[in-house]
Amino acid sequence: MTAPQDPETSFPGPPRPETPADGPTGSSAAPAEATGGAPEDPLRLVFAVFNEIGIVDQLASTRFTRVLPDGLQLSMFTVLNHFARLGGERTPLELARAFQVSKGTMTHTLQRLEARGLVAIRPHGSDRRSKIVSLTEAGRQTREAAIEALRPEAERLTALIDPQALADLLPGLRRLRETLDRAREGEPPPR
Amino acid sequence: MTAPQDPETSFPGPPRPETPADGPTGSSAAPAEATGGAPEDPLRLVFAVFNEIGIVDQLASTRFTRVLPDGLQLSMFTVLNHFARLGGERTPLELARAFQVSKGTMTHTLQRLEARGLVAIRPHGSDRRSKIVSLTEAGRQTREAAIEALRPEAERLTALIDPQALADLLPGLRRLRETLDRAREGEPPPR
DNA sequence: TGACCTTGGTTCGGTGTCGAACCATACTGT
DNA sequence: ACAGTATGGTTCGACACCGAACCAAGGTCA
Repeated sequence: MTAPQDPETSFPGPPRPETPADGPTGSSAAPAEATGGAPEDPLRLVFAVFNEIGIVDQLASTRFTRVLPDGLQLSMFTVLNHFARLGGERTPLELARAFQVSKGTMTHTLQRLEARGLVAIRPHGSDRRSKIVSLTEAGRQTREAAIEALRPEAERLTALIDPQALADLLPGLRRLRETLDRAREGEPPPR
Repeated sequence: MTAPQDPETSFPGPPRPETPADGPTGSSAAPAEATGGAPEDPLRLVFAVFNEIGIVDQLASTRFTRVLPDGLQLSMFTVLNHFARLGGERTPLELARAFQVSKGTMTHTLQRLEARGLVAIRPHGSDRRSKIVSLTEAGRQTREAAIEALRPEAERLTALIDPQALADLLPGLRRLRETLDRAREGEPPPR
């Protein structure tokens, strides 16, 4: 009873023409070839996809955040995990780029992590504008604990979702992310 | 040069085991049945998927928000669009559920929309605890304008992405959203 | 009828994020 | 050498969102 969630949810769609069913919405003859399931209006498609993505992200995020130990936030956990998995050290800017967030956002996240002693930040030797961030032992442990806290939740999901379906989604999502990222180039150099 | 974005990005994953590559996850010693691409560690899969989804959502949202007319926010636009597409009237709670946001969040969004005269809110006749929200003419026009503002952006994307790929993603995302939503039942009655 | 629970909305405090403005330290070219 | 520009970080003001506390009006049931 919790999800009325009408089928034709929220996001855009073409101005007026209530989609009859799907028949080539009168509107100008299908622009491209009848690619089998080629949706009449690409606009609508784009919005539908991003709409679903937005909701999924929200549901999943709050879900995971809720079970994270302490007040550990997803953003913090993500950074810890990055270090634990890939090792080494990074500058704040590198991290910001890796997670696709603004410099300001990363500054904030790092400040919180440092305040908790989960990462160490020291000045960069050669370039004095920069800094170097590294994982502390406490950070490593916290990350370990977080993983364990997350595991049951993730397992509950895989029990409901069918891993194969997720696996099938992954490549497409990755390409989408890459495209979106690439499309962002050329305009905002800093970020 | 804007996206180092290491392949094995951010999100969890099992404690140590550096993922070899990924593809259909060669790792055959799958714990369960060899479901073809059954990923060794479901944990990792889950996180990888949600990680991608999170980034895509973020990139797409800021992208769309940036071109929205006035200071119209995605959250507001989404509500306007919902009304324009489906017609009728709704109570705040119905809207909150349709968009999967908390009651408080919807209250906030509606207050902003009302302040701009884009929706009208009147008391519900029979149930005096409730209210009824409807789209105003100004709201309809604003939504129309927003769609036009969004169109070029969306078209730029469909030029880069291949609509078919998006279309292929949609069903899976929908199911994921539905599952996540359903999984949320039983616990938090209000939201 | 009256106590108790449920349900629709609002308010409040805390978090993440963005974008723009701002510093300080590199780097470049003339 | 020195202005001019680029680059790494921080700060600030807006938003959206969540979750918990709170209110008011609706039900329930004995």
